[in-house]
Amino acid sequence: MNNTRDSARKGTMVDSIVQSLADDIVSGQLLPGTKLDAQAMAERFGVSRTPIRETFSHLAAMGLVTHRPNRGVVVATLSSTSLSGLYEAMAELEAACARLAALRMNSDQREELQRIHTESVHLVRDGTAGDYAAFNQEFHSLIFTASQSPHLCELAQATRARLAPFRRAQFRLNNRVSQSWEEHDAIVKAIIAGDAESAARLMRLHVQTVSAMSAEFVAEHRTAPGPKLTQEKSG
Amino acid sequence: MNNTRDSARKGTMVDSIVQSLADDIVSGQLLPGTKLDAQAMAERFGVSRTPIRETFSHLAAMGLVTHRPNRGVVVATLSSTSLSGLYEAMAELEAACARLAALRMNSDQREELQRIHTESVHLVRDGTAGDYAAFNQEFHSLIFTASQSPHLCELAQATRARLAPFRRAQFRLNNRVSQSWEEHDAIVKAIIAGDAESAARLMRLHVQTVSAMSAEFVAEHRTAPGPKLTQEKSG
DNA sequence: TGGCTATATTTTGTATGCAAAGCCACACGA
DNA sequence: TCGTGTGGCTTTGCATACAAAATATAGCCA
Repeated sequence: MNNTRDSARKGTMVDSIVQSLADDIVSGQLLPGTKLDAQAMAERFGVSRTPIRETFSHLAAMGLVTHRPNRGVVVATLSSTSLSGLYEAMAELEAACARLAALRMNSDQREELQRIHTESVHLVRDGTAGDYAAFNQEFHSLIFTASQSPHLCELAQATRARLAPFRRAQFRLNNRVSQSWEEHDAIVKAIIAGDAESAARLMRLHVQTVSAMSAEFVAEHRTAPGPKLTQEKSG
Repeated sequence: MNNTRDSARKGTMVDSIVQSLADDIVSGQLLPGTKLDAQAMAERFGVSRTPIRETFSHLAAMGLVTHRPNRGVVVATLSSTSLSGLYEAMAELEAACARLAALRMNSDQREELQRIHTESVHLVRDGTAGDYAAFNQEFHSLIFTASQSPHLCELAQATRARLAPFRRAQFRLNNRVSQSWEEHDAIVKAIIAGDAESAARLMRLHVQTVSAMSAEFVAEHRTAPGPKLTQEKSG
């Protein structure tokens, strides 16, 4: 039972609930289309509806939930066009990060990048899809940070969070893991070589590929309902 | 007096107040560092503190205000490093938009872009700094839209809003207007020619120039206080 | 039997009240 | 005269209460 979790934290209670619910959405505990009941959440976290409403505002601002006036809040459901649009933005953001990373990383950082990438080889054969997904997250985050552009990094992370519910099982598809590793390899080579434009181009292609995979997965498994179908209480 | 403005709108009251305050901040009515008093705002808009608090959450999520637990809300004050970081993100976003615009605009749209750019010549000589600033906004927004990437467009607009309070008077500087027009000209040429990479590079340089101008202006006029100086009620 | 309307119930949005945390001023001591 | 501690005052954060909107349900009429 994770009712109140670390409720006695420093922040304003709302912040901790935001964290908690955002985690639930990003991690897939709460599926897109699920309606969030303010009353129930209030009981779950042991607070009144007021801070819960504030929490919903925060989540809506992040794009993780959709707020319809007088009609409650649901975990964001993206149409396939919205999804591809979001991936496109992601591709551009990541490409920009990769470009800046290629220009700005110092030799220590380049070595570190090369190292964790090389070490990830064994995950391709021995690890589970989940293991590789976790590494993948780390890899991309490292490049965000390496761009040394905090705001760009922030935008990339935020966009990634919005996409998370829809890319859950991408690495279960085909031999996506080894293909992903090859793409990473090309990106790392470009960054190490300081070839900014190639790094950007390769990263853009990489994310576009992920986008296509994700769309394929969604199409096959019908994870995301259509634009008008609200799918209440899908759990 | 714009007390309640169009308070009887469709949305949930909170939305209209958010709009109103966001406008005040973006337009410079409320200066960075100004403390926003919940009680006073409640009276100004004729509502209780609850929706005002929700409004503050929205604004904080947009980055327009800073919320410190138990210490209230102030209009966001950016250090010069934060400011340049934000401009850097802006440059990358706008470059990405320009790149996509060069790839995707149809002939009608290209003609339209060329047309409004050409027409803006007379503003360089005859118009005021404010006139050109308004046109400039339109020009950039047009390219955002032309990217045909709604989310990228959204990110760009949001970032632009955050920067707005700090770029107020950039066109009063030197002969910035004519210089800006020349930069626009190069960008338009690249987009019309379908040269995506040049469009991106030129746009990035253009925004970087604006960033430098803005930093210079801030340094000269001390518009933005330092990181720790809170500057309460500067009006 | 099927569709429409009216009512009841749930749920959302806003107001008000109370407790706690922060800020300020004044007093006391060095 | 200056630094520090304490008390009051202001403001924030959360809870509870009430009003309005939406949804579900049941009844009515065709």
